[in-house]
Amino acid sequence: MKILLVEDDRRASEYLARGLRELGHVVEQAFDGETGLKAAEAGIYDVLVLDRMLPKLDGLEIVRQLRATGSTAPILILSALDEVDERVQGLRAGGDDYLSKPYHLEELAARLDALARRQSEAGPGGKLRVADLELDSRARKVTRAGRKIELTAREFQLLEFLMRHTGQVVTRTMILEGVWDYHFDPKTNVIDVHISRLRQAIDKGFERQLLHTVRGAGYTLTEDP
Amino acid sequence: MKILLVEDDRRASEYLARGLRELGHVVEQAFDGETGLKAAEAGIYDVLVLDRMLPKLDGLEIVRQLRATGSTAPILILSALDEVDERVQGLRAGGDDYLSKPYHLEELAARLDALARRQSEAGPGGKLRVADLELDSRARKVTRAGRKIELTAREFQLLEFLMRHTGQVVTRTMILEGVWDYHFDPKTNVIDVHISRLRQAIDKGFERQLLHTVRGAGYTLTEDP
DNA sequence: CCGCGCCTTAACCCCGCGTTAAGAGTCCTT
DNA sequence: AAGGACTCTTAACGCGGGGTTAAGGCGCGG
Repeated sequence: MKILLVEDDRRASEYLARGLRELGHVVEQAFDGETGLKAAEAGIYDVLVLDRMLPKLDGLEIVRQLRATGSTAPILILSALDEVDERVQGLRAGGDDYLSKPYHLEELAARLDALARRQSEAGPGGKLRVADLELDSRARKVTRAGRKIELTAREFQLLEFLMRHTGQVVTRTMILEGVWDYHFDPKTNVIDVHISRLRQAIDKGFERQLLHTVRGAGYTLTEDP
Repeated sequence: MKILLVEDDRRASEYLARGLRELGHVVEQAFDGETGLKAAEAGIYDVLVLDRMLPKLDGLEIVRQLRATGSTAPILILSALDEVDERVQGLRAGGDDYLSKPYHLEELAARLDALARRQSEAGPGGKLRVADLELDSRARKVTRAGRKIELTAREFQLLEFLMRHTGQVVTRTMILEGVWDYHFDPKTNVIDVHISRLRQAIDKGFERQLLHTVRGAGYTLTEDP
């Protein structure tokens, strides 16, 4: 899952980012409201995490401006304040959830999952499925036709990304941004190599191939040939 | 999961019941405190959802009476009030969780899951089990295949945390928060060392290893290889 | 038939993890 | 109050695996 984290406290931001990355997410950070808003407007994130109080542009103000432009991205607001008014304000401004410090990473992660799930088609517990291929993000397990499949961290991220875009064509650029968080062309064949490995892991030995190449465009994960 | 919902507001009750049923739960409804208490006393529910303010018998009063009879059923209290005092009162009365309106069905469902899980995993007497490994949190005892295992305080905490998340991947950050109560990165390998010790204590000499490393993420405690 | 794009294999290198040992802190005992 | 034992933490080092890059071959399309 791709997450934008807008938090001015460097320490807190790094800490959160690390924790979320360990959970397999791709995290981008912004340290003030302005850059945060700009980044958010790109609309490439599955969910936004905003600190309530930010320099330059307040968290709530970001929410309002985003909502004004028609964005429907799920937003979770973090705050040091646990007052009723605060919570109400956060939700009124257009936030989808509100979490007050101190919180546990586990709770934050669970809520983010819930928010993202509301929009996408992931099942409870963060399970994704395409044909007989299943991915459980909490347990970090993948099975096909019931048989367990071992994947490395990268392979897992890549597969998750593809499964989140089932049926769509996923371009190399999208993969670079969504999985590697690269915003430039590495001029190597990293993606090809990992796609190859992933194919061997999930498609080898199965009648029906799920991972297809779309020449000149990218790849697609789908059960129809 | 079988749920008892005690809520006098007909509209709200129907709405919640429907939502929970869609999520695959079995929901029974009561519309006042008395019938609610009677139903709860049957002890056939996995979890109870009580409105704070009810005609005839208040939500908190139901909790007290249930607890007085020795019931340990997980209870979640709903309330329109989000004051600290309210929350404290609810928990003091014996509620396990407290959720204030307005809330999202998703959040409610997630918390119910969490409550039920806590109950089943920490079964009566606070015993946890994974394969032939048993942990008794009340007695602070651990055994594997019947043989007693001596653990230090930290090791015990760590194992308990892992066992409460059986089957899931537990990240380093989660461990730091859940076991050390650190909300920052200590930049040392404390966790590695304790995991190592714990391994020697619970896995050494046994055919089937329970504590596995998940590269780049953390650890997982599970009986399947 | 040629060229470009994609796939695969293999090698390298870095980083993450495990282990061991030593030092620091704490609690208990005498 | 002081010594001792035990636990927790830090630090150093070695190992292994995974991620990346590069090179060569294959196939599709023009």
